[in-house]
Amino acid sequence: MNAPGQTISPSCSDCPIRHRAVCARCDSEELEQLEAIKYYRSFEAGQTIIWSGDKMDFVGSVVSGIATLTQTMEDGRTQMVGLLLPSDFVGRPGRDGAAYDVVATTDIVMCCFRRKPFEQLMDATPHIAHRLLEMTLDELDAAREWMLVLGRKTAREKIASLLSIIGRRDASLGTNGSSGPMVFDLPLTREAMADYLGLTLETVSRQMSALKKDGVIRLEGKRHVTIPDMGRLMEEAGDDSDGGVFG
Amino acid sequence: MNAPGQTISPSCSDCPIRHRAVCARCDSEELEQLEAIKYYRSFEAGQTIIWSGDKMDFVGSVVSGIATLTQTMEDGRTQMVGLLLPSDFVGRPGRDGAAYDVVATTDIVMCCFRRKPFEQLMDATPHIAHRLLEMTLDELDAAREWMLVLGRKTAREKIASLLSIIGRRDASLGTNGSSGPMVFDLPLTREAMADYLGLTLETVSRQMSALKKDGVIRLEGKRHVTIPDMGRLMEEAGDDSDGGVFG
DNA sequence: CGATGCATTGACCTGTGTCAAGCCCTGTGG
DNA sequence: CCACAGGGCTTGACACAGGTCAATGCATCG
Repeated sequence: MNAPGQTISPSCSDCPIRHRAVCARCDSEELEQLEAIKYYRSFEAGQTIIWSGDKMDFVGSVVSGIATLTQTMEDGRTQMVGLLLPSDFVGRPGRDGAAYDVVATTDIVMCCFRRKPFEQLMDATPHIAHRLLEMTLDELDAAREWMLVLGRKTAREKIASLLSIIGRRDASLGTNGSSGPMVFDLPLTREAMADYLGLTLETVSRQMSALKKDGVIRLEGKRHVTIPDMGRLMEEAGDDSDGGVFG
Repeated sequence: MNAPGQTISPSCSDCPIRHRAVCARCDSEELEQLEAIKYYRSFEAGQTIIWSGDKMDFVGSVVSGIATLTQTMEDGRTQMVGLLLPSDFVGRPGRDGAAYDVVATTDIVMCCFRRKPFEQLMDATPHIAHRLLEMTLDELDAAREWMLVLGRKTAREKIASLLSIIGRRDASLGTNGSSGPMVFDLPLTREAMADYLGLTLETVSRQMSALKKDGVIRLEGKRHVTIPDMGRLMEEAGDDSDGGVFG
């Protein structure tokens, strides 16, 4: 617990997640109201942002960086239940207690709102509630897609699924030219991947090696991944290889 | 509960799911508007209500009966991603295509709304949107809880988890006196249980037998279950045995 | 330099899947 | 009334994917 501290608030209009976050649909007047109650907080990689069961007195959006949502059983088994990327929303209006641990995987900046004022604002401005509904429905779809991965896919397919999801996200953020091989850095350790996939880190490591040996992926160092053929990867993931848009 | 088809509309005020469904928060005027666009449909056990990928021109609520939400891979592996009980909502405003198969497990009655009028109504009446957000957040929590079950629990724990969920639901519908052993009928075949739990039906069967042998449950016939000690069952499920309310 | 944290690899074990036989109902038709 | 077929379920024998335990490699950091 050292210095996760306030940062100066840049204006919402310059915000990198302006049109993807909860505030996406707000008009300029609504934005002012939000701006009045917002504040930034940053956390270092590895810090726990919220402890499951703790009182949640704020909600907010990830501005930059990555965090994970995890559940832990008494004996220590843990399952990641969500991956929070820039623009994703954290917290649940209408509930005090946090249901999951939220942990910063990289250094992270969050745009926070105290919960009560935010809830009032939500009641007053349908644009916020509407956008939140939309985002929640998307997350529900993602969670259900993940249920198929967890329940029915083999270890190799699970790894391929994770890589293709991360790859697609990076593509949608325009990091890559849309043609040619896809290249990105894994934002997760082997252990975090295992927690996401319901595997052990040894199995993750073995399957990464296997995919590499079979030419499905290339690895430089432990984290830097190249995917020469996205279609091939999606076959390995057991998905329809024809890259349907989504949902 | 026989012929699939339209049924006479009873008034919303007599509706058994009046204060749990999307319409829960509507005032009488809003209810009238909903009433104007609603219609009932019934389906027989085993019928597919919606095919994944099909155009969805309606949304609606389960009034009575049980349905499942499932995803299927090309090679036939299937995973249940949701269990729809009375008052649960089906369909996603703002999207044409269904993302999952919806199958009636028992005979079922649904209260349907054509999608477009419903969406308009949703924009006009915040009570509906608000309630839908609340329900979607609950479903998201349930999906995430299920991710832990799928990813990290053993077969025995999975079975115990499923039984305890079904048991708790039945209790919340007041079927049981809140004390004494809990008794209910399984609404699912062994195969459906397997699809829910990410197991094979053989493993489900074996673990049911094991739980029975160990006195955790009692079985009369294949479906009628008695749970003499709920705390014991929850230990078997790997959950905190102190029956905390919920999330 | 050793220490520390992540990752890889190997050897072995076990829980769950697979394949196959057979049981118990219920319903149907001779 | 019996025979029989079919669906749901149970049980057994065996195989294998993935877990467990343990050793080692490879950076980075003080």
